[in-house]
Order: sequence, then C-alpha cells, then structure tokens
Amino acid sequence: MPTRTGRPPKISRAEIVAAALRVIEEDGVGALTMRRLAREVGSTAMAIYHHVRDKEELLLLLLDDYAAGIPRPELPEEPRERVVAAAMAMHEAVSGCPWVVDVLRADDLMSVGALWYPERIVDAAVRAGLTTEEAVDVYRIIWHYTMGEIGGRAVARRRREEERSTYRERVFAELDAEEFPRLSEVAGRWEELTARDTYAKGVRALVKGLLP
Amino acid sequence: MPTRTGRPPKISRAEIVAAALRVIEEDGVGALTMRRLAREVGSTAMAIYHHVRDKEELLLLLLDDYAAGIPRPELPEEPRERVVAAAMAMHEAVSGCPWVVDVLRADDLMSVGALWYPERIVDAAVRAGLTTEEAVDVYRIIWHYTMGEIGGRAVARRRREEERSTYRERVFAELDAEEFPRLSEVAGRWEELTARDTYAKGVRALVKGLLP
DNA sequence: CTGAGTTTTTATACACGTATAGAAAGTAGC
DNA sequence: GCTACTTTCTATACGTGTATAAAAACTCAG
Repeated sequence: MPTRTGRPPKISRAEIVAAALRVIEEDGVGALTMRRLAREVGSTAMAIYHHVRDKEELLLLLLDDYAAGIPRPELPEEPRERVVAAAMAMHEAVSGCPWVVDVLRADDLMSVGALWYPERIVDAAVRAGLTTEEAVDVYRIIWHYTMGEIGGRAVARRRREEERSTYRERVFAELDAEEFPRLSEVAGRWEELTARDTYAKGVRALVKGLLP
Repeated sequence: MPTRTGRPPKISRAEIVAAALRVIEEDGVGALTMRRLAREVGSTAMAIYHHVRDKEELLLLLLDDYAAGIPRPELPEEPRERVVAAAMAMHEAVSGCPWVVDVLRADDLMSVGALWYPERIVDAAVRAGLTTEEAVDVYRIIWHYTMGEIGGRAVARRRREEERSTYRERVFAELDAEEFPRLSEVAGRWEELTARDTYAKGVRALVKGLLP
C-alpha cells in the first residue's frame, strides 16, 4: 500500500538541488544561502531541512549531480600512466566546483556519482602489482594531495575576490635574510613561482614513488 | 617624540592572544568566539577588531605563537632524508593545532614563526641538485600534500566530535558491486584501512619521485 | 464525523563573524 | 580653558546556518 500519510510535501529534494544549481550559475556559490534557496523554491529556509540534512549535504548533492555529468576520459592501459590520467581527471572534475572541497576533505570517497575515479585508481594500482591494501593507500595519498592542491587554490581565489590580501606579504616583509637565505632569495619571485600549476608534477612523483 | 595621541588602549594584541590560548586550552577551539574572547579580556567583541584584522589573523597569531615554541629537530645530512625529516617535522607541528588548516590552506608559507620548515626543505632540495625553481616546486607539492592530509583528519575529527556521521556509509550502501568491484571488495574494511597513518609513505614517495 | 497519528511547513530564536556609526578619552596648539 | 585631531572602544545591526516548537495538512480507525 503506497499511500503516503501526513502532510503532502510542497517541495522536493530534486527541486531544491535544481534551484541551488540555478542560483550558483546565476550569482555564484557565494549567493547560495539557505534563505535565498528557500525564496527560490517558494518556501522557508527551515522547510529545506526536511529534505536535506544540512548545507554540507546539499553541496554534496550538487557535486553528485555535477560529477555524474562529466564525461569519463579514455584511460591508457599502462598501469602507471593509468593512475596518473585518472588522478588528473579527478583533479579536473573537482576543480570544476572547488567550493565542495570544504565538504569533501574528510570524505575520501567523494560522492556516489564520483566513485568512478577511486575505482579506476585502485584498480590500476592493483594491476601494477600492489596488494589491495597498498592500492588503497595509493589512492588516499593521491586524494590528500589533490584536496590540498585544490583547497589551496580555492582559498586563494576566495581571498582575491574579497580583496583580502594574503598574509604572505607580511611574512616576506619581516623576513630575515640571514636566517632564511633560500626564502629571501625567492621572495620577490614567490608570486610568480607559485602561480604555476604543479599538480601533474606531484602526481607523477607520487606514482613514481609508490608503484613498483 | 614617542608621545602617543588618542584614547589610550585598554587591551593589547598580546593580551588577546594570551586569552585566546587560554580559552582554547580550557574549552577547546570550538569555544573560541569573538564574544567569548572579549568577555575574557574584559572588553567588547568589536574592540578586538582594532588589534586584529579578523578571526583568521587571530588564528594565525596563535599558530605563530605555537610554532615558535616547538623545538626544531636535528636533521640528517643526506638531502633526501633531510627533506623527509623536515616535512615530517612540519606535519607534526601543524598537527598540533589542526584548526589552523582552514586559515593556512592558501598561505603556502605558514606564519612568520614557522618559516624554519620551508627554508630547510627548499635548502635541502637545492643541495640535492635541483634549481631554486624546482626546489620551490618541491616544497609546494609537499605543502599541498601536507595540508590535504591534515585537513582531512581535522574535518573527520570535527565530525566525530559533533557525532555527525560521514556520508561514507551512504556511499557504501548504494555501492554497485558490478560497477565498482575494487571498492566493494574493500567496503567492509574501509574504516580500518583508512585509519592508518600514511603521511610518511606519501612524503617518501614524493621525495623519491621529485629528487634526482 | 471525530480523534489520533504522521509528515511537512512555518515562526521564532540563538550564536556566530563582522560592518557601521558614533561616543569616549587622550594629546597638541591656541 | 577651549577647540581640533587622533585613537580606541561601545552600541547597534545585518546576514548567516540551524535548533526548537508549534501549526497545518493529510490518512486512517472507529
């Protein structure tokens, strides 16, 4: 008997997610507040909490939706290259919505719609000759590195948008050249040096160091 | 003429930092709010903002204070081992106050009191035969990895304290064994597998992969 | 038709970080 | 003493995520 009892719902999870995506697309993730979202679906902020546990879960649902829509790249057969390619695809996917990093950090498995990436990485690592345990380690290490990389860029971007300077300037200003010769050597070029994308380099190093 | 004009200050930066450390020690970092801190120094929340730009800066000051008090370990001479040891020391230092990770993420140089770590790492990398640019890359890659690792653990711990479950369970519940054979193979052991500390393993891999 | 039970929605409220405006308390020149 | 100027502190307010309590809208048993 599929007869539902209780007050009939006015809004649904799917509706909420759709509205959230709309808001983000229109006004950026900064505009996505529970009250705004409520207005968008024609309800109140607290009503949303009956369909979604909290804002974190909402963001995770968005990631899910987003990740499911990304085309999976063709991966090379050679195990090491396969891991690298999968990691870079994952990196690119998460880079698409860097605001989820805060939510993701702890969840080393991402969302349901994004399990493709860990599956490929673990699988390729096993094919390279590792035990399952070792392969999981490899995945998690890559995962941590990836989160750190994207998280750093996300925060930096946020600061730039709010024109709130980094504390970096202050660090370099107080820098003692005697005590820190290497750092003062690069002090002037730091901005330029750290602007480069070194993710691929890092992943390759990890693969080289972790796979037989 | 060192005569100071204007209304004489009732509170000082040092006092604020000291009070903040006290609060954290007594009731944890979760209890450190601007209002609580104001009560602690006998002032109002907004008064604090005359001595500290925002809460981020306050946390950074705390890190500075904390990092300055940590003894620097003796490092091995061999460049590769030196990088590993310095990275692990840095990891341990930041692990001591994981709540700063949110602030740190973007600032790849940490605070003034913690410059010792990047200096050693860059220096050791140069000694290993890399150019300065390459050495900076190495440092930043290690930095990202470190932030990702600690950030993950910090968020996980926070969730545990709030008894808010991870979304992980849900992920494994919906897992399709056909589509994700590797992951479902380890599904039951995931908690156990991911509890292990793999930081050293990752750093060693990076060093092996990045240094000649 | 009535009352109990269930689910969803609404109203209200709290603590948070912090923006803004202005008051308070000092010094310097007259 | 008086007025300008400067620095610090206070009061008030906003928007945020979300806890709590109650109201509303439905089904079903009698």
